[in-house]
Amino acid sequence: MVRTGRGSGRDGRPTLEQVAARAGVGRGTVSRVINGSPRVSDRTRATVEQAIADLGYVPHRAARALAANRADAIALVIPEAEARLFAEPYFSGIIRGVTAELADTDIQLLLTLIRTPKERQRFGQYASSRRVDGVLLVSVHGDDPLPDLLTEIGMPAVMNGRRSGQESFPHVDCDNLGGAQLAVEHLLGRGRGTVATITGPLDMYAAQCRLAGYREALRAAGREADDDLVAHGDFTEESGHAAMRALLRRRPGLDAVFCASDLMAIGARRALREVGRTVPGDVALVGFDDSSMARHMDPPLTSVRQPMEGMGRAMTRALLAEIADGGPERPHLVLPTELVRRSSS
Amino acid sequence: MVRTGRGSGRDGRPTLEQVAARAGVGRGTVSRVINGSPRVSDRTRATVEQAIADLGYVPHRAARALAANRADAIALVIPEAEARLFAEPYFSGIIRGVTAELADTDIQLLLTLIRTPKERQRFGQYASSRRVDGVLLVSVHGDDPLPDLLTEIGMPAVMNGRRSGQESFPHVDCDNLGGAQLAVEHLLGRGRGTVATITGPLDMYAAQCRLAGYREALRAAGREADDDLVAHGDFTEESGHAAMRALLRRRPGLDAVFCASDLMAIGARRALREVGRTVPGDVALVGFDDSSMARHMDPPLTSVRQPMEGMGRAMTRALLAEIADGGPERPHLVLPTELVRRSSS
DNA sequence: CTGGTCTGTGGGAGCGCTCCCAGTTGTGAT
DNA sequence: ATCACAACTGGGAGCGCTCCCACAGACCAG
Repeated sequence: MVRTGRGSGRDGRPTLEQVAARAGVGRGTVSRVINGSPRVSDRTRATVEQAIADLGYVPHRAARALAANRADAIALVIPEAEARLFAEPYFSGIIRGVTAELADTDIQLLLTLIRTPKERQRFGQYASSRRVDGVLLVSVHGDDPLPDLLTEIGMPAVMNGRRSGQESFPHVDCDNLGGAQLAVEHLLGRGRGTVATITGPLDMYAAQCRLAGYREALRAAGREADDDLVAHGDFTEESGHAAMRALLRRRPGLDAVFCASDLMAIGARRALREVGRTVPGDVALVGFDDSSMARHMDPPLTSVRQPMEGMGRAMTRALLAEIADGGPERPHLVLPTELVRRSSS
Repeated sequence: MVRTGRGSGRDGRPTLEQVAARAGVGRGTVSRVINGSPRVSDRTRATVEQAIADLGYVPHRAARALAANRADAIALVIPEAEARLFAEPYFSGIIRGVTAELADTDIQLLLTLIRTPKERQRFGQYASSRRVDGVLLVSVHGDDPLPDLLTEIGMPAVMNGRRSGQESFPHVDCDNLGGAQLAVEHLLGRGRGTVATITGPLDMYAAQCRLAGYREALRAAGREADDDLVAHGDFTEESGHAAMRALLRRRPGLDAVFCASDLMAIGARRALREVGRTVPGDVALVGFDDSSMARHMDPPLTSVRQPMEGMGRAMTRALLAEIADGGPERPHLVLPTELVRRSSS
């Protein structure tokens, strides 16, 4: 049977064909108008746009995707291990940034949590079957096979953060080193003489950077490096508590601590309270992340804020550009961090 | 030109047709196998499944959606005003529940933030153009037109929470009343004689329920209602602080407070500290939500926990059922809450 | 006036799948 | 052996769109 040319879709919604009929033009022309092709005269364009408005026409996503071989969707992939981070301004900010940037693009955001190897594999299939046009990766670990997989199948992707100093995968990160520097300079500027630090897990690049920033700030101020002032944690509250106790044992005279995460600052605060030290009287405290907890600590915690929403936006912009241009250039962005001063320092 | 019958798709991925050829059957049969139709002999099914495995065939989502007139996707709609809630276990839990339930269904999750009336309208179009099969609504306000719109266009949907006691829209809620009761009974059980409460904004049904639970628990214990023990807040920290001060003014002798949100408990805690009352020594404190802050307060806050993940799962299950059956029954689920005891009480 | 651009435009073909209608075969009753 | 009926199966038609080829006119140089 030959194309019937009937005027509207299965659910009663108007189709391209119907718009074309109403405007008195061909399907191709309507398609061109919708896709913003320049090869349409202004007169025709106006007519078609009127018809679209009259009919309340909305393009059918699946039909479009099938014909054009694109999905008009991108995926935000989150390893479940980090889903706890949801309870942080982190994801909130990223997601807001991403959705804001997507708001007038007609591109859908797919949320994908990966919690098992099986799901990871499933996502690989997804990606290979082109059900998305691009992928946003969040909190990627050093041994995650996903980036390589995506590169291999030529799927546009951008990750948040870096796995190392010479990350070749397209990424958007924040200036961890600069933020740590800011924090320590601030402490020094408040007249603190002995500034210690509690680091994150040093197999993570972000933690390395924060430590490097601490060292750099001290060096710039002409202080000597003192390894006794460096205690190691793993970003958890408990590790912050333990590290603080170790620090107090080694250097009872310290009067300031820069913690590489707010959670560790909470642990450190508890350790200080246990030995009767006041904050900021005896010891000034600065955290990192500016999480919701920071604002509600007693006293409220000075902390280094990452531009979450900005990162979300930047990642999305970079990804869309890569999708559009086939992007030969792999974006490497590092956004500035900012010190939020509260009364703990 | 007649169908070419060529064996693989544009990006080199195998198509249904290719699977059919390899299995030596027709397209229809492969389709039936994929969609789990019973009208296929076991022998044929096995052959086809082998071919699918051999070829690594993955159905093309858009083609399927176009042909079958469904989207294989549901939307999770979040009013931007509540995006701050992202920074709470709330969304984290809901999303985890939803994705967990979706994990082996091949249905995609679309995240939709609505921040402006324009975006709301845009989402209306989305919904009407059947680009999703169903909608999950989160934190719906009494005056939100979305539920009615969805009902009108016959789009399956489930909301989280209720707008009133006789909510007719399909919903999954948690037992706010029961949770409040639990909290107050717990306080009474610890020998507290004068239990006050700080309510949420009473135009919200959840806040009404929590107040009703407070009253019910007191009544059940044979206590007289005393309106001086009820102070009103709006779920924010500042309002909790103000309410606590008012309470102390009116009933200096109170020895316990049930706060309808953790944030208000934080404010209340601050007010207590300011007048030198200890927690839980002088005044026992219980919050609601079991947010991340609760655990990190000093002392850690006893709080009523909502089954976030459970609600996410329940909503999803209900929605999928509605999509599948055309669901004449509109689910009305209320999940139990739970008291998490910490040292503030 | 002719031949060559250069815009604009129409519409055939086809994307990969599902739906459904005809077969085709196998089975049991007559 | 014959017929009715069920259980399976093949493949045409079509979902609504984009791509692209062909072609109509407008315009200009020679």
